[in-house]
Amino acid sequence: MDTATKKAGRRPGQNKTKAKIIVAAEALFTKEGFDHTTIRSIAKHAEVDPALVMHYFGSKQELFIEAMAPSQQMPRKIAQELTRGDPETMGFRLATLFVCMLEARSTGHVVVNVLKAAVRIPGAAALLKTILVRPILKAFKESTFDHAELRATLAQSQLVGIVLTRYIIKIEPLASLPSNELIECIAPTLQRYLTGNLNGNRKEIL
Amino acid sequence: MDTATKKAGRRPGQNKTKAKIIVAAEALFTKEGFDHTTIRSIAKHAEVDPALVMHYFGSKQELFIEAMAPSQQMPRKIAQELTRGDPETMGFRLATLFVCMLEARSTGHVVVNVLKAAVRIPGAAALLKTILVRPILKAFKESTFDHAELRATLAQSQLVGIVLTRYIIKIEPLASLPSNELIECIAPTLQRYLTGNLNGNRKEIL
DNA sequence: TAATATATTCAACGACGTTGAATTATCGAG
DNA sequence: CTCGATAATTCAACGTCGTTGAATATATTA
Repeated sequence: MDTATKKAGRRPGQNKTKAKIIVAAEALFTKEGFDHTTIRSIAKHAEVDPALVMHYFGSKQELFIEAMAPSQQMPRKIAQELTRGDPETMGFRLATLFVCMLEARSTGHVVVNVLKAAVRIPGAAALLKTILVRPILKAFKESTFDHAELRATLAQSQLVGIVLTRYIIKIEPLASLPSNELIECIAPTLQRYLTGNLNGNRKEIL
Repeated sequence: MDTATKKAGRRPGQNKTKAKIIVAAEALFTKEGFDHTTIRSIAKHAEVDPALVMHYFGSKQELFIEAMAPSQQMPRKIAQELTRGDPETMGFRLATLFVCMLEARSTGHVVVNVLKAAVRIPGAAALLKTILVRPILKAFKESTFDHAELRATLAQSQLVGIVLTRYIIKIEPLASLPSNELIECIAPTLQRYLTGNLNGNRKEIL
């Protein structure tokens, strides 16, 4: 009685308007951030009623998550670039990829706004994990290092710290430091988190 | 004509009510954060009219900054503890102080909520600098290391990254890692930022 | 007392996210 | 084709928020 008994009623369309809403939402969220983007402005850009946005997405937060979801494709490249290559240069490569991603207008704004939202919206926090933690972790599962998850999250902590201080709060002189010098500064930290020994001076414990 | 010509009119009182508002604001902001704390709830706790809060503080953001301002006294201890002691153990001491500060209920909540607000409110970002960057920088000015500001902000970036991933977004396993192990993990990073050479493998350039 | 400055209150504005009912359009079943 | 069910879309409104401006009360000095 699943496919046999066909109910009457209008079938769900291809939802061209739903796509229009997502496009408008992605553009506005990326440019203005979560707070300064309003459901009403999204509706206006998509030429629909604000209530229609709610009908399709339930809430502003869910719309934000759906609109920023395409950014989940970014980590694929990161994971690929990380996997191939000498494990001893992994930190440098990760630092380079990450900084380049942030310097690029589009991807940079997405990461910044997802991070800004992550401090208040649990769904955005989950999205941030998907974008940043997963690729690092994925590149790890293949190699044989202990405490893979811990290493990945430690690297993550340094990376989000850079996003926060350099690209959001903009603390000098870190905010104006040339990209290549920044990479030089954080690469050894990432390298140690990824493949070094994690416990301070004492060797081989933990 | 400054002290001589006394103008008429009611003199500004000791503002017992203004103090009551600040007390209520500090309590609510610390417990509920910036977003979930409303001007109206602060006014209710202080038993005054919401408009009076605006009259004294101008805006919710300014009130937040004034209410969180006492936290500026925290860095003094940090700076003092950092200054005395072997520079070679500075990273470990900074990590220990910082983690302890965050594990303590009161101070931890303050730092977390100031950081949450800093991504949206410029004044809160400035307050965060005062709490975290200044003491490290101050402890530096006495010693003779190059690029003091850059070193301080690099350490800052790792510290706020820990706040974000461990205490706000709560990414595992970093969120559940015992304090002492966390300290062991980040201490070498801080140590290198503070007193090590900043450019990756190449020696003595930059 | 009269004038002036402060302390406090009241009512309202405009914007926001969200809701529920109403309307219109599209489909399958008889 | 007609009918009824379902989807698409709109409209008007609610409740809350930060904020404002006028109004009232109170204290102080000339």
